[in-house]
Amino acid sequence: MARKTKEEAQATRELLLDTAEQLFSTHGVSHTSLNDIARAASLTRGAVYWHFDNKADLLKALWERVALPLQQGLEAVDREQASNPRARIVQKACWMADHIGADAHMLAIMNILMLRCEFTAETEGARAHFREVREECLAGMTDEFRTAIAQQQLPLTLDAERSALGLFGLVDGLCFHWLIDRERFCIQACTRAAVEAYLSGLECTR
Amino acid sequence: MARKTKEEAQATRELLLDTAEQLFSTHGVSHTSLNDIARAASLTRGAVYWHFDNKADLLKALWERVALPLQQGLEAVDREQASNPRARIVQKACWMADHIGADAHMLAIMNILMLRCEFTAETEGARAHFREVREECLAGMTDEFRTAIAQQQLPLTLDAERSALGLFGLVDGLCFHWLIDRERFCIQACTRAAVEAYLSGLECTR
DNA sequence: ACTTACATACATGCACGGATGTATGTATAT
DNA sequence: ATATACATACATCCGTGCATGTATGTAAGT
Repeated sequence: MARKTKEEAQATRELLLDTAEQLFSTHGVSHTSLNDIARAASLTRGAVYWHFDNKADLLKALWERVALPLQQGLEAVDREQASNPRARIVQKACWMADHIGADAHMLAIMNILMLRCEFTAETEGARAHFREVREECLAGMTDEFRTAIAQQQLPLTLDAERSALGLFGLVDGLCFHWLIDRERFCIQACTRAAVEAYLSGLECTR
Repeated sequence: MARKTKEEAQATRELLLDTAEQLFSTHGVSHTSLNDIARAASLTRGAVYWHFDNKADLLKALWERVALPLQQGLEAVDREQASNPRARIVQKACWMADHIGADAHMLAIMNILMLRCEFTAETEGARAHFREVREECLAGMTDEFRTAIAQQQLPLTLDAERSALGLFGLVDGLCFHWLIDRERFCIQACTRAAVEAYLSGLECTR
């Protein structure tokens, strides 16, 4: 075979990403060989190794494809609710659920990272980026809680970090369950309701 | 080598379970070979294949080792708080966090099932049992919410199933985060606080 | 306009290790 | 004597990484 144009090469790269995403998502990362991916995309392992260093690099590329839109969504919330920290907390928490329910790539990646991927040295790379975003996000959320407490939207006695941790747990936990059984409930509505309840509960803490 | 007594055989079986638990927990299920397990236990694959059919069967046995104490704990709550549904909800939710923080086997298994194991056809068996218990537990929790609503401990307008789902998400999500970074927070205290906040929030729902 | 030279975009093949499953050996408890 | 509790040995398959082949796009020189 022979060289393609840059556009065609980019297209095969995307094809490989899409194929890998689907196979990882259904069969698990370590149970999917690079050969499986290549053949499912009607290519060979040569193509895979041309575009990516190895399986871990492929996984990392999959995550990077959805990381940007995710962060942009969070930043959009910052702009829209610039003056209301409590609203920002709710919106950001719900944004994750909304996005995962709406964007197929995001859904697939979350499915892979939460259920179809072993948390091990081999998958570091994608994991590292994932965790980085998470840490940043948690730190930001803790700050939001501090601001909300300072503005008296939440009681002064509240532990900001612990509250943020609880919120994160709530959102990720619901996400986790939804990924396991998507038919059971609507992730957007359930997350919104649960987050509201949790925040209301924090408000009436003595 | 030669035949051992039944007690000795049982001991090697436990040894295999313990070493498998540790290796799975640190390196991931699919990145741990049966040979790794055997050698770490100063045995051979022959011993592994004598006691277990294959890797999936081993994983299943690991889960079964902790499933009974887990359920017994939940039943104990039923006896202790026979007359107070709201207290049962809180206690059961916290029982998971308490147990995972106190019992090393439970910690290891949860770590394996949530982070070190791909959710795939190969790991069905353990997964199936895990899910079964979870389903049962969720159904029970939904009933608890119904009872609490009927007894006016929670508002009549509340959706029992959705509330139970939220609680489950909260508990599992906190568990998930704690497994990722155990140094960051105390799972017992954080779970208790978050569960209390969530329930308080549900109470003041209109 | 046409060749040249090179980089690109893959395909193909091989060497290697490693994992599984099973068949068989063997020594001992009962 | 026989079933048990393993160890050993063997056959098979699979996945990875790399080295190499190959045909084309592309830019530059003339």
